[in-house]
This record gives sequence, C-alpha cells and structure tokens, in this order.
Amino acid sequence: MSNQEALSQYDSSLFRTPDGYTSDIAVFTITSHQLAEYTPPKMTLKLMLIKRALLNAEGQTNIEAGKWALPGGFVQAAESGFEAAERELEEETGVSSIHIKHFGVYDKPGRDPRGWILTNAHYAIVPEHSLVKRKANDDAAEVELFSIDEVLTLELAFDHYDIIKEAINRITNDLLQTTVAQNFLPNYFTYSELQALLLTVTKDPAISSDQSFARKIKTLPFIQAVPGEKTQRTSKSPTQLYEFVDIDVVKPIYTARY
Amino acid sequence: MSNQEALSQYDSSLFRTPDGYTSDIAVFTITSHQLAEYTPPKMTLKLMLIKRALLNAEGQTNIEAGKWALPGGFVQAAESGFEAAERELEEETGVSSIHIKHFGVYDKPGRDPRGWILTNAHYAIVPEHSLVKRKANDDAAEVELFSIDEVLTLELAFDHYDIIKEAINRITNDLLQTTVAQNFLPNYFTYSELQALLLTVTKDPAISSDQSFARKIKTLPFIQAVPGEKTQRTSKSPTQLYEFVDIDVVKPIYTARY
DNA sequence: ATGAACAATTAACTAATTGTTAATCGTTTA
DNA sequence: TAAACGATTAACAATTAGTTAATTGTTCAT
Repeated sequence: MSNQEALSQYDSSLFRTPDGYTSDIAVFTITSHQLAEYTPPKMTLKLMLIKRALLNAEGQTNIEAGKWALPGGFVQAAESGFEAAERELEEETGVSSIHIKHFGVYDKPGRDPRGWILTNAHYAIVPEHSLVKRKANDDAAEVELFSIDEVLTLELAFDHYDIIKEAINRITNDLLQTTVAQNFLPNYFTYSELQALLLTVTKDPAISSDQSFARKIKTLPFIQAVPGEKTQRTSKSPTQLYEFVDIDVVKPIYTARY
Repeated sequence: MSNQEALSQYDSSLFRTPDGYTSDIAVFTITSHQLAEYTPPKMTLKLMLIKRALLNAEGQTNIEAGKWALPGGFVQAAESGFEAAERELEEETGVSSIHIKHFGVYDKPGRDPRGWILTNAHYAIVPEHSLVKRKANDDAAEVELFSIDEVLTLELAFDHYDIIKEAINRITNDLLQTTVAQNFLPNYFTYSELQALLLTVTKDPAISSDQSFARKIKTLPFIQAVPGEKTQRTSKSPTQLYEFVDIDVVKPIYTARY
C-alpha cells in the first residue's frame, strides 16, 4: 500500500476547488525629512498603494477599477505565495531581496466578485529611494504613498481595508517587539535615527527621551556599537554608529515595567 | 463600465487554479500534574496529533498513511479557512468557541503529492479535559498528545514538520508577549498557576522566582486581583485569585531590561 | 491540642535601572 | 571667536529587581 496507489485514486475534480490564488503586498517605507543638515531626521511611516486602472492589459474593463489597492497578483502553480509576493514586488517597485513577511490569509466567501479567490497578505519593508524608480504596470494607473492616518480613509478595493488595517497593526508590533526595524535603517545607524524610526509607531517616553534612549541603546544585547565608526549626518559633532546583532529576542510582557 | 461588465469577461478556466484548499490545526493543551493536594501544578505543553489511517472513508488507500499529522481537512467554498478550522476542531475534539489563531500558509510546490494543495495553518488552545472526549474519525486511526520535545522526532506527514516547528515557535512567543495564556487557565487563577504555565516556555528567573513573580503580578495592568476570591487548590492557606483584564499590551524590546 | 509542613505573602536590604535636569564635548558657521 | 546644537556624560532621587529571611494560614499526623 503505497502513496502511489493512493494517488491514483485521488481526483480533485470530485469537489470544488478555488478559482484563484493570489498574493498581495503591503509595501511600507519610511519617508525621512531632514529639516537641515547635521540634524536628526523626522520620519513618517507610509504605505504604497496603486490605483486600479480602468482597463486591464487585454483592454477589458478592470475589476474594482479606480479604487486604491495593494499591489499583488496571481500565484503561479510552480511558485509559493511568498515567491509570488517577491516577484510582484520586484515587478512593481524594482526591489528584490528585501524583507517580506506573510501575515494572513483573506478568504471570506464573497470577498472577490470574480469567484472563490484567496489572497495571501504580506508586508514588505523597502527603503524610500527604491520607490523612486517605481513604474506603473498595465494594471496600475497610479502609484502613491499614504500616511498611516490617511490610508484608511480612502476608497479601497476588495477587502483591502481589513488587510491594510491588520498590516499596520502587525508592522507596528513587529517594529517594537522584534528587530525588523533594521530593515528601515542603513546597516550602520545612530541612536537618533533608530529613535526617530521607533517614534513613528510609539510615544513611549523611554524612547522619546534622548538621554534615556542614548543610554539604553548601549545595553541592548541585539545592538552593538561599531568601534571607531562615526558619522556627522545627524549632528555636527561626530556620532557613534551602531549595528544590529543577529539574535532574536523575546521579552515577556510579564517582566516589563508599567 | 461596471464591475458587472468586468465580471462577465473574467474566466478562471484560462489559467491554472489550485487543486485543493485545506486548513490544519495544531491543537495545544497543557497537561497539569498536581503531585499532591494543596500544591501548585507542574504543567507541560503538549500537542495533539493523529495517526493517519491506512484506508480512508471510501475504503481506498490513504495518502501519507501511518504517519503522524495535524488534524485538518478541506475548506468548503461557502466557508473561510478559519471557519473550516473551527469546524474541524469541533469534529475532532468536540470543542468549540475556543481560541484559534491563524499563523501561516504552506504552499510550497510539491508539498502534497496529490497536486497543488494549499494549507492554512492554525493553532488552537484547548483545555485538557476537552481532549478526553476526543474521538477518532474515519481518517484518524489514533490520537495522542506529545510533548514539545518529542514531537519533532516523529515521522510526520507532508510538511507538517515545518508547520509544527513554526506553531511551537508562535505559541511560545504569544504566551510570553500577549495575553493568550488566559486560554490555558480558568477565569480565576492563582499566581502559581500562571507561573507554572509560563514556565513551560521560559526559564526567566523573574518568572521562576516565587517571590518576584508574586510581587510582580500585582503591578501588571492586564491582570487584576478578584476582591475576596480565594482558593485552596494550590495551597493549604487560601490564595488570592486573579483574572485577566481585556486590554492588549505591546511592550517594546527597546525598553526591556537585559 | 500541638507542632511539623508547606504555599502564600510580607519584610528587608542591596544592587541596578529609570526619569530628569544640568553640564560638557566637538564641530560648524556666522 | 563665540553662538548654536546634537551627542554624550554626570549626577541624583525615585523606583524596581533579585535575594534571603521571616511570617501567616491552614492541613494533617501524632
């Protein structure tokens, strides 16, 4: 009794199967405003959306045309949903080998009027400069960055409201509870750059106080100073550069201070 | 140019679609050994697996027969993957309205020899007593609980090794960084019961020290003492009972102590 | 009754960390 | 040459953590 034997008896046409399998990507970036030279940046977390074109590549009326949506597309049989997300992100923004993370599946019956279509939701973190060379493809009429506050007020396609809401929630938690922050920063960064980044998603006084945060960063086991490396990009006096150490940290909420 | 018009032009038979869509559930429970009356319990985190039967319901050779696997099954067109997980968990264990959480999709090409079959991975938390009345269904020859250490040494079906590894990782993190622990405990619990639970996934001295933990629990904003409620189930002298308060907590790793 | 046993709780103390304000440093620029 | 300013260090009181020891409340064996 082998798997071969079992396989010969299996026939997927006996029951209904999905009509489509897609991957969507919430592409986050940080826009960094440096008000003047030698000052720390002010950062804002932004999400990239595309406006769905009126006509698709075949010249037919496009589904959910004119609404804002996450970039994405159909998964091919020879790839995983994750690989499809990588491919589509590359097609959409020209960015590859970047941080992408799966965070959910959206499959509520009726979510897509075309039929039983499932989507994998991912979020990606890309540096701002890589979005400059983004190009609209056939399906995407416009591409734009929205701040976290404004994005949920837009008219969004399909169930992308729910997906985006969860994406924002997820990246906020991950930024604070994991070391994904490193994907928004250069390899070597100053304490004030990391601080500016974290302040896009929290108001914790332990982070917003310069003195406390500068003191704290030296004790974090997943960050280390790079000996001798300094920069002047955030201040006139040369500032110590730090880098992430590749360990993963899980800190219980039961031992934190409140 | 309406969605109607666009829909009439959409034909999913033009491209290949998945051959099946399933949901699997990693069912965790805590087995609680109370060594004697009036003592705190020793707890162990366990995962429920089923041994795949040699023949399926139709009397045909079953796929991946004889291996240990996560319970699960096909998602129906009228339900979401999450609802399918709920339904299957209920069929498998008789448990409903319990904590279930989606944590990943497994869709690597070739993962299932029957074709392009995707699975949604969930984990569920069920009280130990509910697994007593579990019943084997047609596909499941045997049902057994395995400790976290031994489960990864078994011969597992499909890519369930990967799924289980991630499930363990996820529940460990969630137990420490969220308030899911409440799903393993009675509504009112003592500090030593919560402590025993957390010690199944961490060795943090701040948790393993009775004195520190008993002092700390009073300051946690998501746990409160239930006035006047005491129990003797963990000690001869009546012990204060606590309950979870329904707020969610996100504590940055950047402000923790190391 | 009496005391041993034991989990829960409190006390007490030292060490470490935090929030805060103030001072100092290094460099640019007017 | 000094003002400006971010980075860094100093200093200190307040809080918290880790630890050991003592106390409390109850059961149970004698």
